[in-house]
Amino acid sequence: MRLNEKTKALMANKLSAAGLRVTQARLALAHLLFGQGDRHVTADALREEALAAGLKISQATVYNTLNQFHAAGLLRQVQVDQARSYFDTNIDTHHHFYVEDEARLIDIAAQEVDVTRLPDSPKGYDVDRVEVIIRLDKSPKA
Amino acid sequence: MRLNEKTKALMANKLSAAGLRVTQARLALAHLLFGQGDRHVTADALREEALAAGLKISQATVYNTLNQFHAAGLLRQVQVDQARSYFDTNIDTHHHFYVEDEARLIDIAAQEVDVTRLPDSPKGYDVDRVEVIIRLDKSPKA
DNA sequence: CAAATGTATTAGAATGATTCTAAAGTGAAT
DNA sequence: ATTCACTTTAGAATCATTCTAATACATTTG
Ligand SMILES: [Mn+2]
Ligand SMILES: [Mn+2]
Ligand SMILES: [Zn+2]
Ligand SMILES: [Zn+2]
Repeated sequence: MRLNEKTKALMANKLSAAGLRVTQARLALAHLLFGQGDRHVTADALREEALAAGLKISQATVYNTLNQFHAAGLLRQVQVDQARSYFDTNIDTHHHFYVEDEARLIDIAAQEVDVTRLPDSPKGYDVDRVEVIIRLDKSPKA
Repeated sequence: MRLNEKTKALMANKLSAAGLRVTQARLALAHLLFGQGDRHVTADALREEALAAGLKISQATVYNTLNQFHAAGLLRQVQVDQARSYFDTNIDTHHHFYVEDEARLIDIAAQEVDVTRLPDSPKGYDVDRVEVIIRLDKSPKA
């Protein structure tokens, strides 16, 4: 069993476990998304990666798949930029730096941030998630 | 001097202080934006408010004005929803609850949240702003 | 105050990300 | 192999936002 096949098996498993049918498009995109370390991708960036890898996948499928993976809990959606959505392969609780100039997200492990006090939620609402976003500027030249 | 005129004078002052020319459209929108307490508005919501108030203001002007006010530091832009931008009339440091189901932002005063530890910024970058967003769900029925 | 000048405003077109449609393809079950 | 539900797709549609280039307005100048 080649390495590639091994990864495919892992991905197939991941999809099944998430209640998603194992299809070629999903396998291929899962491979791109989850085969490397944690990543933050836009739909378009993933599309280009897929094309560069010689995959024949439509834009609609990229969007469908990202949305399905998100709905299935395999991806988290991060909203920091007015223009695009980012999909985050790291679904554990964590936070982000966002470099506006470069439209780039950087993970911050949960234990790197201490939020030691939060207000009570309004009556009738529960906390779904606490996000800390640290927006970064380039340092001025010395 | 009527109350309306008094507010207008204040708004004119605010615009001038921000280096913006005092024009009818800007005065009218500033009046809607800053005449009441702190608010979070979308471009479209402001447009509708303007129309309901009998103002004759184009969509382009609403967008132009919001962007100019933002650039001038009179508004803060809040990015919590994939679909739309929110403009926040509260430019002091503060945080937000976001009720996804209702697409509604609620202010959290800075002193209601304690962020007691943050990671160092990557080399070459400085912190522009730390945002805490608490996403809320409706509580399940008892 | 009237003309001149630089901004502002506007209708409508353009853009770009995302979603939708409805037709053809594929996976799983029989 | 046949069926049936689900998936993929090209292209159209949608929607927020931006752009264009023409007209209106605010401010300065004479
Ligand atoms: Mn939830
Ligand atoms: Mn800055
Ligand atoms: Zn992340
Ligand atoms: Zn606010």
